[in-house]
Amino acid sequence: MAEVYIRVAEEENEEPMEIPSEDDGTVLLSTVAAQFPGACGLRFRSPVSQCMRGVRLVEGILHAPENDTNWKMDEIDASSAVKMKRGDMKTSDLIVLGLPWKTSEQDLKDYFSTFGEVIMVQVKRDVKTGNSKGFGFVRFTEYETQDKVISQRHMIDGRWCDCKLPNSKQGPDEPMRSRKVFVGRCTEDISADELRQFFMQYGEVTDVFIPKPFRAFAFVSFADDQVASSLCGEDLIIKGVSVHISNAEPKHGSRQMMERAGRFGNGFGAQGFGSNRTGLGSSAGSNMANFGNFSLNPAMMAAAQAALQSSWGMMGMLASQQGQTATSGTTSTGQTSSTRDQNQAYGTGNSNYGTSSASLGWGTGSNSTTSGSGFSSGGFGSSMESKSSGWGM
DNA sequence: GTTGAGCGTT
Repeated sequence: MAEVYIRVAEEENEEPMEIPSEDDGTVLLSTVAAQFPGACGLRFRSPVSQCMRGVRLVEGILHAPENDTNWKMDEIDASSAVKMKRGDMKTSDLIVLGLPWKTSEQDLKDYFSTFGEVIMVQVKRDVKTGNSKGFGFVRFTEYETQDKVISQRHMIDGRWCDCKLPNSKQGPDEPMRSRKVFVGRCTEDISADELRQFFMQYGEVTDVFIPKPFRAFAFVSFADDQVASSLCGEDLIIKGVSVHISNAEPKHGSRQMMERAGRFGNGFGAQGFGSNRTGLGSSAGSNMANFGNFSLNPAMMAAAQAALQSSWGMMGMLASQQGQTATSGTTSTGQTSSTRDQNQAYGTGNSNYGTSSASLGWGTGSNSTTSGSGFSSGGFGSSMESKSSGWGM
């Protein structure tokens, strides 16, 4: 299928932007989110029912409503779409990492106020000495401001700083899909920026990390986990060097992981799934086992047992139990290469697709022209509060 | 020389 452009707009009456489809006619949510930060889906107004219809979203891939025979692209334009409903996007504190020791709360407030109204700033300090610990927190009134701030790096008092959702605020979200790859056999002359430039050809790069001092490997994060997994196992040539791409393993000692493991603690720990001899079974009286906020029925327990074979599997179950599906919003939790004492110059920075929304048109027409249709878009879907892939990766 | 920082006394 030839490349097609889908018209997407934040709201029905706004000017649509044309978003490219993939070769198979689908559209990657990550592509939409690249232009509409926070979008977690697309919707359009059905010309027949006049109702809004969701666009099928499976694992980050948006599928055109091909079976909708009444769909006439030419007859609809983005203006027929409805203003999309925004999910509840509450702001939360953002951690600001990499602050210069000298930066004060007032400095932080002055800096961040250029983005929007600031309702809280903190610089964390050593209780005894009063010295800054090099990080702090900030909170904005508007979610849009938060979104913007998370999506870029910040030069504060001469240092590049990253703003992220704190670990304590990150919910699990499709835990087993890693968007990060390990790049082995790197040479010292391959810079973070060069890695980013190189890997851009495969998909949107959200983070590049090169440990310092030099250790001959790096990490590259993509917006789309499928891009990451498709590269695993490859030997790629970068600047004449053959590097090896493999799975990025969860960071050891990851806070998120410990926290999550803890949730299983009581249920799966010492006693296994149940108290009886068969292990996973139910205990007398009930065929449901209790896991804190949710329970497992026998079928699920069987699945759980199978899942236990792989350390990733269990996390997946937990995520789905909590209704956190989606390949929707994600935030790179990756770290940018930098150190405290030398320049932190590596050009990466984290990116975020928080929430928010976009409306659209699934117009086609190969290169640009053509009439769009009335797809509206995005932020429907509720699992938006959770971001980032956890795993401390 | 193939697996990465730092996360909040409330």
